[in-house]
Amino acid sequence: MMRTHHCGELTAENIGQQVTLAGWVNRRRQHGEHLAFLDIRDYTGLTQCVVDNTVDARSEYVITVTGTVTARVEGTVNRDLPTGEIELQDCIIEVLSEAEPPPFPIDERADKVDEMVRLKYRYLDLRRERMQRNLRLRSKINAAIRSAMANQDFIEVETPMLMPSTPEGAREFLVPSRQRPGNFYALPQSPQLYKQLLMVGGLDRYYQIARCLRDEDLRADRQYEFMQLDLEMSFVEVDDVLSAAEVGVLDAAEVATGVRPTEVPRITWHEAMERFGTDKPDIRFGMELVELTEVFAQTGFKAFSSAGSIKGIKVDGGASQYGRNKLDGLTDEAKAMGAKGLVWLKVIVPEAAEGEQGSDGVASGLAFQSPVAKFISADETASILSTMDATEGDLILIVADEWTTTCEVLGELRNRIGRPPVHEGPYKYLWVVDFPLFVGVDAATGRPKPGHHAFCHPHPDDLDKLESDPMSVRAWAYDLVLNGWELGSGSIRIHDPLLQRRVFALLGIDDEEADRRFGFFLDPFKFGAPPHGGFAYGIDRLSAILAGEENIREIIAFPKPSSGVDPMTGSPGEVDDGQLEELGLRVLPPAE
RNA sequence: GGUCCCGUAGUGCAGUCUGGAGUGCACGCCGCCCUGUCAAGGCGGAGGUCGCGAGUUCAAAUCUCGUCGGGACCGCCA
Repeated sequence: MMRTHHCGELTAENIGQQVTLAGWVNRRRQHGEHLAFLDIRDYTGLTQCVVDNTVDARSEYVITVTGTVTARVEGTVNRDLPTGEIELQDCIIEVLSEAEPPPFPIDERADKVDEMVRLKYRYLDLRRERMQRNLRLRSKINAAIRSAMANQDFIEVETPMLMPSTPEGAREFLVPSRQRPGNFYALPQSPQLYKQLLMVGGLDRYYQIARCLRDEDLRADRQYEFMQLDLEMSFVEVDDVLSAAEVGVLDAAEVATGVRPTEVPRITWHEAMERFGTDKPDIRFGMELVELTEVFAQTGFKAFSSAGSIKGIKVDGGASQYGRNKLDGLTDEAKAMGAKGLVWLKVIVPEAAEGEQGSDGVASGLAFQSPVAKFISADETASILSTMDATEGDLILIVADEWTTTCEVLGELRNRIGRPPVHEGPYKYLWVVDFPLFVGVDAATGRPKPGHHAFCHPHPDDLDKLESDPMSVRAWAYDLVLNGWELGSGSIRIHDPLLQRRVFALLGIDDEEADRRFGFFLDPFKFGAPPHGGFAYGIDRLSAILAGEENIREIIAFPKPSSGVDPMTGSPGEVDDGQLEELGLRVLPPAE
């Protein structure tokens, strides 16, 4: 070994020992011809070395230091440093690698450096405490999850990265075949198909920390390639899958934060939409959607009288924080999201509403200040105030539209107004269950679109409505949500070919087409498929939140910026004509 | 494809609204001084295609248009 200790572990207990440390020169403080302090750094921390100033070791030089652990003289102890009671004296420095000055400081100041510069020199960025902490935390999370799965008798199985193209869902990365020019593999969006076949294969319980690839636009919580904990189980019902998946997530959370979440509440998709206006509610804060449709059952206000669903949210004390400009901005946002409009009401004491239209005569003594206050009756005003539990100074936002729009618009407004950054605690996990089997209608075919995927098992209680009222059919599908981020999703799968055929029929896929597109996947189910279901959750997202980061790039060693172009390697790049020829490919000129 | 924001020395910024010589700050870098610092301190120095290109103007980092790069979000992500 080139070293006897790490740079962050020497304490007063080591005084008198001769030690050798290896690492990078973190900083050098020169005090004269024959005295300099030199901090040596590795992933564990810093140790101060007292050296002769003639030593030529500058920032980021890689060195070993052999010296004697010595108590610092009175008054020079550094309480901010774990190793601050000691220093190395009589040092012998060996320079292993010289270093040019780094383009940015290797410390927390680099947090403010342009991310493209950090990514171009990622190997320097990784030397920083923040990145070391994040990647080591992620490693612990991976280990905790693996252990949790193994302890539940799941077996880890690797599945192919080269698989057939299945154009449904996310856009795929394609890989040209050299041996069969003009033919392509696809990189897996997920191991979905294979893991179900593992169940047919009798593996019973499978898991994998799987790399998934999707050629879709990048975001703070999305990379082209990302890692999922993927699992699948045979002979199970929904609760079995949720319980099994939960163990890994909660173990990971405990390892990362020291606190094990006590429980993960479950709510239905419908309740999530009703109360939070989204299928991934952030339940760290209130401001829930309040049902107001009945309040306006007899209303003369035209904007409300024809609406299928009227709901509101209350911003406590928001009346003074939201001036006309901000309210106009919210209204524009609501319209951009598909609402016909947004009604805002400021709860006031009427006397304060000088020159403004108020609706008064309410027993509470409160009224609304609003452009539409004159359209809201005294009864309605009183009813809104009591239903929403509003007091003076509150701001009420109301959307009246079809149910989905009302919920989604208010859900988005709720998030924009009240939602803390995702990485700020507390951590609130949530299962959302009973998703609808179909979501919306395909504009081209007029057929319903699968909410999860075409192999998702309908809720058995709704099977009789499958053909008569497909849009009301619930699915045995579920999502796990953490602080408003979708961590993962899963479902119980269809294992009965006849039921699969019924679902395909609704999607407009006949037997011939099903065989052509999914034959390799469906044929195995003719040979005895066990009932099975599974789940997958994003390890990048989980790690980011548990690390207190709001961008998954911070917990990935070599991520790509949202352009998809890696500033460090320059990829993607052009390839030789010879490589293209071998693959039977020709590049078209750029489209206009 | 869309909306909004950003681009000035190796790094982080000010200057842009209200046009007047690359004007400045901090860190870093180089040199010198310095024996107890720990983001050491002092003195000196080097370092610039103000992203790029047009336009307006006597004059553009500053105004206009275009373009490139980056970020957040929408679309998209079964």
